[in-house]
Amino acid sequence: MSTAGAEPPQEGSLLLDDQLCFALYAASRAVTARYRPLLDELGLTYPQYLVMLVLWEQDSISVRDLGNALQLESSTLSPLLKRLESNGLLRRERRAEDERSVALRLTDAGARLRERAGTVPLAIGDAMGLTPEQNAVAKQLLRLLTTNVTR
Amino acid sequence: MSTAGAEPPQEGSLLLDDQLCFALYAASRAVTARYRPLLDELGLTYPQYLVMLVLWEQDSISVRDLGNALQLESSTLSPLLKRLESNGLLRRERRAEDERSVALRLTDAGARLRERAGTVPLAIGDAMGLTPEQNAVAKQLLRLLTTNVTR
DNA sequence: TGCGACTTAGTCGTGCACAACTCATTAGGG
DNA sequence: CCCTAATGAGTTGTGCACGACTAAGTCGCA
Repeated sequence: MSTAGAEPPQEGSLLLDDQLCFALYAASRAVTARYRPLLDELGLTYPQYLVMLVLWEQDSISVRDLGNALQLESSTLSPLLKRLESNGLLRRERRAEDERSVALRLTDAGARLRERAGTVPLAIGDAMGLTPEQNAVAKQLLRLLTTNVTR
Repeated sequence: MSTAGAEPPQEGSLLLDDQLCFALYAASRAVTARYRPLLDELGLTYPQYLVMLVLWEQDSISVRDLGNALQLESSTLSPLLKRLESNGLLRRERRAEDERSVALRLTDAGARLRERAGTVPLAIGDAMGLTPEQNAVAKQLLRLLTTNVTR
């Protein structure tokens, strides 16, 4: 048996389980799946939740700045924002000072949703089951990875 | 300024940048984007590449076992496998011993593609720019996270 | 001051991802 | 043996994600 389990992972391996990329991809989907039942109660999908996080932090942001914050294209955001608008959580209005730009503003319902969302981060943090140190290391490594890879 | 930059991240915060989940989501998309030009040359998408990794490792696998390996539903895999089949990389054939099960077998073209894919993991590993130790820690934390969250 | 380059949102087409469901097949208990 | 439950693959509908493109608006400079 030339490929016994005790061998160290190879840098250039084609084995699925040696690949950080797969661990990353699987973890991302698993976390999103864990969010799903919680966000269903708020009537949000996971990307919609991320948009609301940004808006709760900084209301009246442009589509462009939102895209920069989330690293998403306008072709992803435009339909998503339309759905949030038709669900009554935000309004989109062209800026008077630059008609190219669209300002996103929370409605009252959108602002109120923040209260109900308050328990979500703790519930997810709990489900992740990492120590604060592990959490910090993971976040730091993922950010390093992201900046390296988008360089 | 009550929320200056020097404060530690809060466990239950609703700030986007405090959330491990967003770092994970952004990193996953960034890595996939980094793969894209390399995989374009092979005529594969990223999920298709993952399927090929599994098949190169273990030919004649069932859709069910492939789904277990990648943690994907048949509703995701069925159309994806159809595309790989119509691109001539694999064949799908019902198993004689259990007509419910479909065996996936590489074609010659599918097997040959492995040679051309050989450089991909090293190129990505290089782009990720993590030390072997950081890579190992990241992989370990992501797996822990995945098992915790899917528990 | 006019016009070409750039910016900003948006549309369209393709391909995941997943819930809910269907349909064929198999297994297992009476 | 039957017949009911379970299993395996697939279909359908919704919502991302992104490349390629479009259209409207702004800017800068000849």
